[in-house]
Amino acid sequence: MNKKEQIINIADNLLIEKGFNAFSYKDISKIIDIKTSSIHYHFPTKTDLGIAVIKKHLEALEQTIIKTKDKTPIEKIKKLFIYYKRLSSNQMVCIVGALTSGLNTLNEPLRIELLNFTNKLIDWVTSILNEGQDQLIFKTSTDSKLKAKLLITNLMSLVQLSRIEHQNNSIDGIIDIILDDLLINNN
Amino acid sequence: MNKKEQIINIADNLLIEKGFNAFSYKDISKIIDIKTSSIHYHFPTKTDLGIAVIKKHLEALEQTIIKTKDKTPIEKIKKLFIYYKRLSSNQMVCIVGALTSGLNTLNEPLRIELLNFTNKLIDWVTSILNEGQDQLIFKTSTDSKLKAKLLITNLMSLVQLSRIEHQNNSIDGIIDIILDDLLINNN
DNA sequence: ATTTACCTACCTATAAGTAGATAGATTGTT
DNA sequence: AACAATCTATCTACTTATAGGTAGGTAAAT
Repeated sequence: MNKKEQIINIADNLLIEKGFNAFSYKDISKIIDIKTSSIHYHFPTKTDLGIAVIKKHLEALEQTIIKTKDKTPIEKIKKLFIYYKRLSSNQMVCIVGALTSGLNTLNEPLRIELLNFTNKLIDWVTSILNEGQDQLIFKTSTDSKLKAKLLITNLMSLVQLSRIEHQNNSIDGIIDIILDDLLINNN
Repeated sequence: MNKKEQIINIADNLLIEKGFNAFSYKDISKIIDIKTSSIHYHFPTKTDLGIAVIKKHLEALEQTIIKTKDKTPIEKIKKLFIYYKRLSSNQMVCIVGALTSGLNTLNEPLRIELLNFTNKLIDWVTSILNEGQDQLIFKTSTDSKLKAKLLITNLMSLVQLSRIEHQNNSIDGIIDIILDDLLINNN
């Protein structure tokens, strides 16, 4: 892994762990032993770095979408759950949540990239829900896009809450409720 | 309103709008025309200020709990919805969400105060759910505390999402879904 | 006489970013 | 193949701005 990728990965960790306004180039420089000016070479501004981090997430999401193409809706949705569970157990939050709370402090290009990622995620989950409904596995709903948003935001803030509580026992229980709530004939 | 209260209110706004690490004493000083050192007089450290902000929220919550004591569970829960709706239309996030994403950058006393607030909120919502179940208005659930958390996280992330989308048309729709989901005989 | 609520004038640390140098790899030209 | 030009990825050293906080003074209220 080259330095540029390393920088993105460290930035990703710091961002998700501390928030965008609470990590600096110096933090990165200390971790991977590179001067801050060299980070500026790769990412002239912090916004550029933020965009790179989101792009990485976007690519990972696209990979997941492709890889799970032929799986069942339940397997797909579980993939999503696992992702948030892992965040939670690592005391991290979703990138959307991490950036949204300070949204008004980010500049336009970064905000657009975040919106981009969010839309992709929403669209994917919406399609999973539709698929599940067509296969009569998931309960029907009038507006599955809305339901998708609800599902995502649920998971997002769930990891946030469990972070405060400093014990993520509740997360499994809640995720079970959410899944149950999605399925037909759950009992 | 005296300066101290003004400082808390401005800090509250800035915190909810931008996050804890993205506002400074200078920001406050510019808005209410006071020197930063005078803010330090009232709140020696930023942590002290943060704690004061949360305490304000805690008091408001306690007031709401007292005021709505004799109302129906539905009315109480609607009170909660209204609060989040207002946040959402003002492009703000819930204080819990605002502080959680940078949680690891906050020091202990502030974190404890946040936990305090969160617990109070969870307990209140749990008691509303229990009451509603006893009165056969809400669906029963095995673990109402878990369900309370789910409800809160739902609302928390709702405001975050509407912020990203930069349009809160979906808010009402989602709130209706959540409420419907709570009630027995909803149709 | 003391406390309250402010002030001016600092300090130290850090943030983000810039300027200019350099060693080493890559590429183009004859 | 030899040589020059250019590019890549890093460095040192700097600037400007801001953050959070401190020291010490002062006018007015209690």
